[in-house]
Amino acid sequence: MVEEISTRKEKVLKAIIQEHILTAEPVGSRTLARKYDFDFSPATIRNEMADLEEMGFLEQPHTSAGRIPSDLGYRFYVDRLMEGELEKPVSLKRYLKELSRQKSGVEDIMSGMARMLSRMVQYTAIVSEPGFSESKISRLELLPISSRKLLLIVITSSGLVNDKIIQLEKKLTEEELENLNRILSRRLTGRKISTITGPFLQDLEEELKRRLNYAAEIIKRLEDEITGILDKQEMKIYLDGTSYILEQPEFSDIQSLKRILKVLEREEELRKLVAGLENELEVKIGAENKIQEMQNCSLVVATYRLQGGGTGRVGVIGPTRMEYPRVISSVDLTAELISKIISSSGR
Amino acid sequence: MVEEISTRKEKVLKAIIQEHILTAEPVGSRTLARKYDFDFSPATIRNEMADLEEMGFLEQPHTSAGRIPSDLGYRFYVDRLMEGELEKPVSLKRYLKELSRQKSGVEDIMSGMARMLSRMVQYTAIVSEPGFSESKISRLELLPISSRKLLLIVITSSGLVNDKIIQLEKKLTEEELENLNRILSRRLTGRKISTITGPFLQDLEEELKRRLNYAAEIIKRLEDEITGILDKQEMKIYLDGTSYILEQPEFSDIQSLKRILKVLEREEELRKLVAGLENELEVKIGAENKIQEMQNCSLVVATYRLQGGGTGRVGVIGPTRMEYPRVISSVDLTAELISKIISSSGR
DNA sequence: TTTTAGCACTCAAAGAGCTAGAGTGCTAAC
DNA sequence: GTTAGCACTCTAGCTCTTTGAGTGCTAAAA
Repeated sequence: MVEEISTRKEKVLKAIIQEHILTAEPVGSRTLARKYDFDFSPATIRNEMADLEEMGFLEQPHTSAGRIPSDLGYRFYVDRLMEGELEKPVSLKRYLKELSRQKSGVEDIMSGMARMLSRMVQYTAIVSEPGFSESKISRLELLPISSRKLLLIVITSSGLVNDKIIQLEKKLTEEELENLNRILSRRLTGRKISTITGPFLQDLEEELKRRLNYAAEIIKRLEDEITGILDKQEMKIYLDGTSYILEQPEFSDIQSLKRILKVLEREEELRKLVAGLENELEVKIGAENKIQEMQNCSLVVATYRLQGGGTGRVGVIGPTRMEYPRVISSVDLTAELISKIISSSGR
Repeated sequence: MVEEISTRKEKVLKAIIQEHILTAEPVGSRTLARKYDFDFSPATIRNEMADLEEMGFLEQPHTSAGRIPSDLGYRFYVDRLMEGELEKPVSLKRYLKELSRQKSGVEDIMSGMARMLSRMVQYTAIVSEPGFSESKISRLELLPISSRKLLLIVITSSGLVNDKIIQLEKKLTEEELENLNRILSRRLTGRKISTITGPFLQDLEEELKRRLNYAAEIIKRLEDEITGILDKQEMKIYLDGTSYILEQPEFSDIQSLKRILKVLEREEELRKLVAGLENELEVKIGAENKIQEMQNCSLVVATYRLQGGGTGRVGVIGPTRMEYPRVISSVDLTAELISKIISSSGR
C-alpha cells in the first residue's frame, strides 16, 4: 500500500484524476498529452498508466478505452496529491452577515446552511443537528399546559432550546408542580448532559420520591422524557440539493439513481453514515462507505462544535468523481460558519 | 363541456383509463376488447374512440398507436366515472393506535403521517403543518434565557406548542419582564389568532407604552415576533416518498425527472401549491396545476382541521396516470387521522 | 341505421450490420 | 529509458430492415 511512486507517476495520476473529474469520461494518453503539456510523450504516459493500473490506482472499463481512477486512486489523490488545490472559497464574514440576520431558530439555521452548502458545491448537502451530550443545561422549566400535560423546556449552554410535551397519568396540583420544578431545576441546572446517567438519575429519583412521594411511575416517566430530549439519538438530519445528483452523468441511468435516492430517504441510515466517524474531517470514498447503494458515491463530512459544547456534522454527498478540493474547503467553511452563527445567536 | 355522452362511451372511456393507469401504455381497441368482455366489437370501440378523441377525452401519441387519456379525460373520470371505486382502505383505529403511541411532537406526527401516506399510496406525499389563524391562544409565556434573550412560548388551543427566541436590544429587569409577561398574557390569552391584527396591536402597543414606558422600538420588535410566530406563512412542509416518482415509467427520462424533483425542493412553491385551494378535497390534474414543471403530474389534496381550530393540508403528488380512487381515499383517511391524532395528543 | 369483418396502411421499437474514432499494447528504433 | 509507428480492439452512433400493434375506411351483415 505504501509503495514508492515516482513523481512522474504522481503527475500522471493527478492529471488523470483532474481530467476525469472534469469530463466524467475515461481519459486516454493522447488527450492527456494534448491538454497538459508534459515533457514526455503519450507512449510514456501509456506505460505509466499500465503501471498505475497494476498498482490499483486506475481501472479500465474495457480494453480499448481510457483509464478511470479507482477508489484507491482517489484516496491517494485526496491524501497526497490534492494539497495545493485547497482554498478558502470566500471570506466567512459575508455569509455570516447574510445568514445570521433573519434566521434564528436552530431549524432555520440548519436548513439554511444545508441549502447554502449544496448551492456552493453543487452536490447534495447534509447537516445534522447538534448533539447535546457535551453541553450543559443552562435552564430547565416545566410549564403546565392542561391538567395532565406539561411542557418541558430545556435550554442548553450553547443556547439551543428544546421542548417536549409530557403526558402524565396523574394530575398534579400547582404546588406539586412547583416543587417538582424547583427540584429538577436545582439538580439539573449547570449539569453536563452526558453526566445525567444511571447513578445520578437513581439518586434524583430517590430525592423526588422522598420530597414529593409521588408514584415512582410518574417520576420514571418524567426522567425518560428528560433523558430522551437530551441525548436524543434522534438528531434531525437536514438534506438539501438532492436534485444535484441528477446532474451527474454517472447517475444517468434510472436504476442507480433510484438506489441512491432511496438511501437519502432513510434518515436513520444517513444518521449512521454521518455519525460514525472519528476524525474532525473525514472523506469516505466509494466502497469505503458501508452502505451498498453508495458504492459510487463519496462523502465528505466535517464536525462542528458549538461554544457551549454541542457537536454536529456537516457533509456533502456526491459521486466518487467529486471535486474534492472545492468540496473539502466548502464543507470546512460551513462547519465553521455553523459554529459561529449558533454561538452568536446563542449570546 | 357538459356534452351528453352515451353509456357505451362512458364504458369505453373508463376501461381505457383503467387500463392505461395499469399499464402506462397507449391502449388499443384490440387489447381492450380482449381484456374487458364488452358486448361490442373492436371496430365499434374504434369508432367510439375516434368520437372520444374528438370530444377531447383521449389523445393519440401518433397515428398508429393506441389512445391515452387526456387531462380532460381524467377529469371526467374523477368527476363522474370513479364513484363506485372509492373505498376506505382499512379501519382508522389500527393506524391511530400505532401512530399515537410513540409520536408526540407535531413534527414527528407530521413526518410520520407523510411517511405513512406515501407508503400507502406509493406516490410522493406532502403534509403541511397546521396554520393557527383560526385557533386561540391558550397560554403565552416569556422566559428569560440570558440578559438580552427571551424565549417566547405560545400554546394554542389545539394543543400545539410554538417557541421562538427573541433578541432584545435593551436589557430588561426582572420586574419589567414580569410586567410584560403579565400584560401580554392577560391581553392575548383566549384570543383568536386571526383577530390579532392592526387595530388590536396598536391598542396593545399603547397599553405597553403606558404601563412600561419602554422604547417603542422594543415593543414593536416583540410584536413582530409574536405575529410572526402565529400566522406564519412559513408553515413547514413535510415531504416523503420522493423516490416513488422514479418508479413511474413516465419519468424514465432524466430530463422530466429532474424538472419535477427540482420543484419538490422548492418549499415555497409547494406551499403555494398546497395552500391555494378552496375545497375540502381537491384534485388537480395535469395542466390544472399552474406550475409548469408539473404538467404531467396530478395532485390530490385534502384539508384537515384540528379541534382547536388550526387547519392544514395533506396531499399526494403523482403522475397524471394516478390511481385516483385509491389515492383519494387514502388522502382522505390521512387527513382524518391527523385531526384525530393531534386532537388526542392535545388533550 | 348501427355494427362488424376485412384490409391496406402507418409508425415506433427492436435488431442487424457497418463505420468511425479514440484508445490500447507491443515492437523496434532513438 | 523514451518514443514513434502500427496493428488491433471496442464502443457509440448511424442506417436499414423487420415486426407487430394499431388505425381508418369500406362494404357487408344485422
